[in-house]
Amino acid sequence: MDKQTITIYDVAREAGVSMATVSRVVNGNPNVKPSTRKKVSDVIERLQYRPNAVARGLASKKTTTVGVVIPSVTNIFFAALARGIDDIASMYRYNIILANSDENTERKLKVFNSLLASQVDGIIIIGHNLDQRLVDEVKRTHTPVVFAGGVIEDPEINSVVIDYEKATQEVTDLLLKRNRKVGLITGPSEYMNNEVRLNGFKNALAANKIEFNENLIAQADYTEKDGNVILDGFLAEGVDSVVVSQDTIAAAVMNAALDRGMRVPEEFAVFSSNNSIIAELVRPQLSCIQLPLYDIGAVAMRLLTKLMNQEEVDERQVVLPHQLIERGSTL
Amino acid sequence: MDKQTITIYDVAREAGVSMATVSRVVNGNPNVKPSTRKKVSDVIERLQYRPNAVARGLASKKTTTVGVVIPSVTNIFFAALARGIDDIASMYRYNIILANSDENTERKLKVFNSLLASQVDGIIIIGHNLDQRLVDEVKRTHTPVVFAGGVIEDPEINSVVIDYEKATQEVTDLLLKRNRKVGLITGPSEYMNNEVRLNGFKNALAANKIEFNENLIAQADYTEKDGNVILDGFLAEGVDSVVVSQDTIAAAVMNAALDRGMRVPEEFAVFSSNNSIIAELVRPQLSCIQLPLYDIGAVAMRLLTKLMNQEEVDERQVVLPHQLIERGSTL
DNA sequence: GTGAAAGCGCTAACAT
DNA sequence: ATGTTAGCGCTTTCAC
Repeated sequence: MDKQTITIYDVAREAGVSMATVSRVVNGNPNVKPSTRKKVSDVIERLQYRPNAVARGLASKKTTTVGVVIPSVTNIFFAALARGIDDIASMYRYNIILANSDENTERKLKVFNSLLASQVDGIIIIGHNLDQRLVDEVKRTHTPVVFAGGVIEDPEINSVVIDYEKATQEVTDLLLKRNRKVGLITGPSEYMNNEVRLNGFKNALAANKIEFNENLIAQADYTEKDGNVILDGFLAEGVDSVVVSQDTIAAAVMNAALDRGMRVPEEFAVFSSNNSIIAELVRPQLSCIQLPLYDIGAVAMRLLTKLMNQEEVDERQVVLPHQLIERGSTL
Repeated sequence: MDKQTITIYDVAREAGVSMATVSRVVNGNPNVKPSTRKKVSDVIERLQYRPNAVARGLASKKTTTVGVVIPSVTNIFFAALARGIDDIASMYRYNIILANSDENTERKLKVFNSLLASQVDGIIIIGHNLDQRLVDEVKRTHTPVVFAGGVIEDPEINSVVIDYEKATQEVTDLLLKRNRKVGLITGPSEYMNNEVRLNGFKNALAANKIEFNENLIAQADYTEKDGNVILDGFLAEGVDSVVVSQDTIAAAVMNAALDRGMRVPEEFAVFSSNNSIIAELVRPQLSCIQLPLYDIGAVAMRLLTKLMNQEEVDERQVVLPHQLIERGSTL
């Protein structure tokens, strides 16, 4: 009637050995006579014994599980990171608990603490930035944590990030050098690292001796209709090219321009950021900042494994390089 | 020196009560005098006590965690499903372990078993179909399992799915009724429910008394270059409209047609399947089968909660309705 | 090479 | 309303 679970004790009894021996076999401990090992393995197979990971975790104080805090699984940007994490994790035989945080500080704290309660061996926090309250929690725990994806200044936080500021600056500068009047479109406030991009934008303007003005920037949601409104604002300001922080938004704005008969890139150029599949599917294709998303996840996970094993780590704050890919929307 | 973990025993001692009382407070058991509750809560706060979920799981044989097997987090289709699952799960206070399975049977089995070893209270398997070997495993375990997303005939498997066959048939029929010569493009073999769609396609042809022929179908990967090759094959066969199983592929083929100067939809029409953001960002926009992805996930999770609580369940096999959305690529 | 036994931190009867 | 106690299934000394 009941879900008759088979324990290590059942295996021991059936095989005529002690549970310690079964444990050794299960854990690949070499101190077991081959014949005994064989005998035990056979019983395990026959009884379909599956070690209880929870009991194991309690006894050994290790769960071989790492927690990943992700703002949103449906965001391609974060999902690509998660993929890198996942690959390296399974390479090192760690399980992954992916926890959606909704890019909401309160929920992030909740999720982070729930991960700690689960006794994960390590945690990776994916995001564009790390709120101070989360930083405090991270510093307080003894569980290794790596921040992956965005911007972080705190030298005590292990991180693998991209230099968005520099990337935005480079792109803006490139457009300015072509005598374009450049505007910046940032994303939804909570989902993006808007300030950092804004700094890069301002730096480029300053370097090119162009005065900054609030009308040169706009903020967009994911909805298509924003495209037109933003475009109107920019055209009124004489802007003829934009640097955009997300492919979906870039496509929406470009479409707005195309839909009203403007020529892209001649009359209006667009430089985007994520280089997702969308950038290649729209016409003209979008020029993009190419971010090594998968790599960020992979490197972050590798760093975490070292921290969990108390290995020597030389670089606790890694900045991965980005590239610029030009396509039809600016060429 | 050591990561000095605070246990329920420490709290009990500090508060001058037994661990049972602390446990009651932590679990919201009403049988505690308000003053005691307050006293204990204060100590918990002061000591920053965090209940060990692993120990709890071992003692109670419940982990309030459900495992989700997902073929790929980077696939928008599956990610949307995961979102629905996640929302309902957190509503019912379940934690989620998201495990990437790579749409590879061997790995799926491994992941499924590792989830069982983790003592999850229930499992949701996301996918387009369920391999027989996995079906066998599912039937063997006593842990509730729900299959979400694709096609499943086995009446013993709890599932929440969409009727792709019917959807494909409807779309094909719609195009045929407009005197189109229709082709079908399926996706990468392992990632898609190709056979089912093919059946729907054939049904529509039969219903319209059109003879089926192998040249009317093609299979595509995600790469853009496929678009041209596939298009060539279809044009040679006189096909002037296609039903496609994924937005990315649909966009690639449509672009191939546009790039060679054909008019869409006049000379070549495209009907796609996922209604992702891509469908709205390309020009012309893609007509799509609208799948209630989020809902599938949500309903699957709700069903699982009922199964986990041994509640009465009337419908163990749910088929959610789809809709057709026509846009510029066919209108 | 193998076994015995003491926990890991908690829940859940059962007492009181 | 609160305390006592026996596990949950496993790992891990420590003996032998």
